[in-house]
Amino acid sequence: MLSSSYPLRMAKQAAIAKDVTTRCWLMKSEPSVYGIADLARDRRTLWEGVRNYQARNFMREMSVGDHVLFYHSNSNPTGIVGVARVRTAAKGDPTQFDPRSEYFDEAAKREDPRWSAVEVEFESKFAGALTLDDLRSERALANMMILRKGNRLSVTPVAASEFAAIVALARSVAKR
DNA sequence: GCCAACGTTGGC
DNA sequence: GCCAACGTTGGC
Repeated sequence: MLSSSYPLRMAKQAAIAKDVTTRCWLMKSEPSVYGIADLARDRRTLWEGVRNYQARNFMREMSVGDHVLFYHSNSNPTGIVGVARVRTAAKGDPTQFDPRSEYFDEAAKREDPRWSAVEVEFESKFAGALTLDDLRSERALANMMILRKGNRLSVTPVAASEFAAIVALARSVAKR
């Protein structure tokens, strides 16, 4: 009977469609400013303060449910330290309108915010950091943007296969 | 703290 | 639109 199978079919199609659009990203933060421990405590946070157009544009491409690799930069050790998930699509970053914020942008307009931010949600913390050396030792990760010379972008896309390889690597490194 | 590798700004 | 000067990022 069409009426009974229809909702099920639609639900399946929606699930498939969602899978196809779920993407993976890597986001950098200095743990002295905001680290994985802070996110584990807060459970969710607004990823504010991004002031680079390329990084901003990547955030604008994000969808709810996208996977995020949390990366600690300028720290000891540096590396991927856990996984988060995108909780909201990009919205105006409120700090651009706050004169007391270090991220204040005089030129930003309320009706057309220049800077965006997504909310991310804590998912898991790795037993240890996956360092750049760890990542470089994996052939499957050879094309990661984070491993390219001179890369400074704080938000970069990650291939689904790379994300899977990193989660697997985190498990094996936890045992070493 | 050093410095390479960026991105942005602004004079022209 | 070029490009020098300057500021920032981030590994080491």
